[in-house]
Amino acid sequence: MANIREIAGLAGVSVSTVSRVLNNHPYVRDEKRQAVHQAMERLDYHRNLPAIHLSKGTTNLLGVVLPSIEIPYFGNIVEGIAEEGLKHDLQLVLIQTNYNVEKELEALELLRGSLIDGLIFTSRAASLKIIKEYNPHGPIILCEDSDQTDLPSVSIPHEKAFMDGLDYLLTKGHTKIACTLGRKQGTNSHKRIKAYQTIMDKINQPVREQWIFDKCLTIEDGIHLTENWCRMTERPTAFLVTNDQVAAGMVLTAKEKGIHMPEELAILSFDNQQIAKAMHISTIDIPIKQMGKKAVQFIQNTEKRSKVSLPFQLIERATV
Amino acid sequence: MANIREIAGLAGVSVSTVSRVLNNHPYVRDEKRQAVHQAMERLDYHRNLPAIHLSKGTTNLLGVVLPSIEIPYFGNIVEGIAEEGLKHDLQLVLIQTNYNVEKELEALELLRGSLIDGLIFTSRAASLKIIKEYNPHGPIILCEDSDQTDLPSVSIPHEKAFMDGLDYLLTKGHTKIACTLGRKQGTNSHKRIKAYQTIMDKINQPVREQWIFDKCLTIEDGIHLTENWCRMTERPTAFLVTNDQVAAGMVLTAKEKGIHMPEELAILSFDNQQIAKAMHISTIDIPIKQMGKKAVQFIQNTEKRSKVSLPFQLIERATV
DNA sequence: TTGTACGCGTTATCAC
DNA sequence: GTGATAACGCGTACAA
Repeated sequence: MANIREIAGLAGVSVSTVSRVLNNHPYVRDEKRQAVHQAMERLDYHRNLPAIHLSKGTTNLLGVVLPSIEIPYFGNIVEGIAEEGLKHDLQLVLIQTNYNVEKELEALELLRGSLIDGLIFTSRAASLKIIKEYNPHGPIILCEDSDQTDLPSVSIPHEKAFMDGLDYLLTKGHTKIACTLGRKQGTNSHKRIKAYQTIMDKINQPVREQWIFDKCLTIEDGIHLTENWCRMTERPTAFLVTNDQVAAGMVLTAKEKGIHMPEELAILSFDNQQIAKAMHISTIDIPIKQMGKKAVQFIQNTEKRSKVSLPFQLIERATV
Repeated sequence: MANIREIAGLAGVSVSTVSRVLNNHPYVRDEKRQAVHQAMERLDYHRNLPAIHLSKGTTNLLGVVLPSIEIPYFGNIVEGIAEEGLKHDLQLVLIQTNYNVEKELEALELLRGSLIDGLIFTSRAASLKIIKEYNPHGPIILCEDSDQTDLPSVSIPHEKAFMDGLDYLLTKGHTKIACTLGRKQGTNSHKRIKAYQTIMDKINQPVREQWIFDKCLTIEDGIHLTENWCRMTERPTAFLVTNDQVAAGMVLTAKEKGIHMPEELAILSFDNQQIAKAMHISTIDIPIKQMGKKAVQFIQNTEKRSKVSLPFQLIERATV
């Protein structure tokens, strides 16, 4: 692989001149520029990225931490990140964690090691304290409804959204309401639980721990949930669930079992993916892709990083 | 940021010794090793990745080209790649292309620029000729049913699988069979079309161009397809479709319209995702994740790279 | 077992 | 406009 020095030699100029034409600097006589181009052509020259990265101290690489790429919610965020990243000429380094703190630390080490210029957490398991320690090495953005402001964050107001969802179920006559979460320990889930407790208090209903279902993320989970529901002695009449996938699983199974929806069992979910529309599932729309885009914008704008809350919207369909 | 030289100075050793403890080389006296560790601790030393990459000429970074992360098929491949990559300490650089050749070229340039050690195409739009030109710069793996063997490839035998699917529909009494493709220009789609022509010839049916539906990938596409089907003057009685998403959209809409399945309309799809099981969609299982894993193994094994065909399996359910 | 010196390929500074 | 030359931070022959 030819390097910049060989080009300089062949073109009869200095390495600095070669570097100049490489980076489209002005102040290079046209003849020399031509000569350099010819030399590059002849030797099939192409720049070495790690060398540039070392020299410049930046890489145009953006790290993205996500638990699993197969959960549409995260896939959508990444899509948004990719789309916006494209505009800023950023490549994406994906770190799949399965909520493993060790893996998240690896991602943070990539930041400290200057391999990536910034890092976006679509979700996290590591503590804020630890993550903040890495902030000096580059911008870190959280995709969660965070209370702190040291680290910029992008999210919908989850507590408000969950309360709105519950209120909607209330107006439809439900008081026995259960809910599902993706991961109880998550920040967003905490907000949702809080909202749940608030509303249950308001309507003088006990907070039944067994009505808060953890680790519900997929269609399969939804299927099991409805099966579960059938076997329960005291049954909720409505569910506010993690996402459209869980709702889809629930609805499909409910229909098979001849459960009347929404009379016997009402379901409201989050996200508003294609599947929700196709199955007429009532859901709360989240601008997921937009979150990813905003996160990248935060990476780019050194100045006004902050906590941003995006709007959500309740979509009334047939399952409530 | 402290560098290796400062550590050497503080620890009272040479840079090579520091490098040795950094890389767990033998032949370092314990006292010196301790001293180095202490110095690293005190200065909060951490290695600079681009520098290592430049010096070693490799990065442990693996490029992954994919059209869209939102299509479950590609997400699954990436999942497999990530899982296997983990074992080999590989990080993933994602290049989302939307089948844009320009973007694929960018990915190839990353390979030439030594930013990534290898590249996996989950799908491609660029010509084999162009891609092959980049092979000298690092291993390139294709996730497609390729006829050539210069570039290693991982896939199921698409032609065989499609023929098996069509045969299955035949045994169920269907002769008027339509099919859908993700992208007509794709290698896998070519195989599928070929199989389609072969079988149609065999049963003396014309190959109706309007019964080969292109650009069908999502649930929405499936919905439109069934709506379309209703408006057709001459209707096929069976569809062999791109993937489970398209099938799901078709089935949902068919049920709503009171279309009798599988009598009036039979649907067989590919992939066997969760949604297919949940909706009892007959489908042809593809070991997608396994493909990703195998691709990574090809990247690692310098020697026996080749063309590998993974097994598929027809899953009988309720839509045929 | 340890240290010196050079190479990796590029950018940036400064003098001309 | 142009060219030396010093960084950038690390790995590694080679010598000792």
